[in-house]
Amino acid sequence: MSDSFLSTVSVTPPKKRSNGIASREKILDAAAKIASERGYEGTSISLVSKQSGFPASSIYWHFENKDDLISAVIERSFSSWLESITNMGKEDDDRSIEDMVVHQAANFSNAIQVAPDFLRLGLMLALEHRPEDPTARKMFLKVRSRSFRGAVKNYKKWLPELDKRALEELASFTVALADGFFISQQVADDTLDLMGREDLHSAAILGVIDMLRQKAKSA
Amino acid sequence: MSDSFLSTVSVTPPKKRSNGIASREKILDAAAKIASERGYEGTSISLVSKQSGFPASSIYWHFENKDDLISAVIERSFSSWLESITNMGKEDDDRSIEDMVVHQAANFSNAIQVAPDFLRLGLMLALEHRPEDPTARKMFLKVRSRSFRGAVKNYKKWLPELDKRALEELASFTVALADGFFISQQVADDTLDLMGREDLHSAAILGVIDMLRQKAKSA
DNA sequence: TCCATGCTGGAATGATCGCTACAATAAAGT
DNA sequence: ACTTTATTGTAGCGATCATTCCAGCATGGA
Repeated sequence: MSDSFLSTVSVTPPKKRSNGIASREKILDAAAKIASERGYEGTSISLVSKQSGFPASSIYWHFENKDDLISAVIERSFSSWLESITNMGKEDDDRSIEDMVVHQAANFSNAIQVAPDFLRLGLMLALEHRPEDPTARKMFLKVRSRSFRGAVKNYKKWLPELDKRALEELASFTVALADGFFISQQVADDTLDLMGREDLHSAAILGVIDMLRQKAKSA
Repeated sequence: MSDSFLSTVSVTPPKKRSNGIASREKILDAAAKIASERGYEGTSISLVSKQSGFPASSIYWHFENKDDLISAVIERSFSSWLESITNMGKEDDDRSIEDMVVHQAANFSNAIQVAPDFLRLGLMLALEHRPEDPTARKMFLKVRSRSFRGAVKNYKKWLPELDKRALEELASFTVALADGFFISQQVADDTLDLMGREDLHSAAILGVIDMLRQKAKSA
């Protein structure tokens, strides 16, 4: 990086001794695995240390504290989640709403297969409400409500006849359904694994859309 | 058990010194509150002790260990849950399936209002999968799969034209939808609280039923 | 060569964890 | 009255918790 005169402002990223960034990733990998298995309290620094191979002090060099570490896990896993889910609304403007809903369902179940950690850990955090709310939980909720607003916007394009309230109901319903399908995959007890059942997924959403449309017409 | 020849099977309940049973209940109350706020690892004996007013030794007198305590919490909250949900399938044989589904949705949202701890704690446990599976989690899954089989049986009465596989899909879907609605109530972020929206709830289920029926007809 | 920087190693902090041992108390059965 | 049984209280066990301190590296720039 022997920086020529214009690199002082770190246009070139640090990249000093490449070791640091790599270990940060490894620590995040370990923390993601453990946190999504055992939840917030169950993720101890010593477990993360053992799993990642780095001593506790390294973890504290890269992250302020446990809360910060788990927030970083959420943040990173959200990126890969977002990556696999956001090729949803592109250049399919000529499709019917039915096709779009089916496509959306397939897309979601694919995202779950690729990056389950995000939703799993996020839902675990969301279900807790201890008096002092960890920032990791707040971060998940923020990210989640962003997805919600995205869904509202997307539905608006296809269903201009619905009012704001109805669109929000539909988007909330979509999110709830996704959560439910995810849980059915995660627990895997007697109840079948619904993930990948785009027919059920979209039949439900289309049923709700029909209902909202009729309500809108009769108003 | 020496006592009179017919009491050996504990027809007469213990009732010795009433204190014990009462404190057991108080301990369970405290544990239920804390566990549903903070999850399995977050429920420490000293917190339960502080909340209930009993010393740790009393807790360990009533329960074998932490795992046993939390299992007991699940067991007890499941009773009140079951109580409020099982008046579902009685003497409504002459109703249409639409009415039955709406009724079922209303019943569920009522059960949540009355006893949210059961599902909340249960889902938190279900989402974790630490290597050593606590018995509390196993208990929740057992209880849950019982509900699933109940739903299959109930649907069979109304939808004799569906085969076993389709009925199970429908029941799984119903459970998943209920989970999703519950979560939407618990997180209470931007997304609306769907609990109590029997119209959305039943529109979705009816949409799925329609789809399954058509599939059955065309087969 | 020397120094500054980025990062790791190991040991130690006090607090809290789940759990136990055991004496104290109070009522129940005799 | 005496013994038994059910429960509570006190104190403490070793283990693990989150976090910190600081000495050791290796490397890159000077």
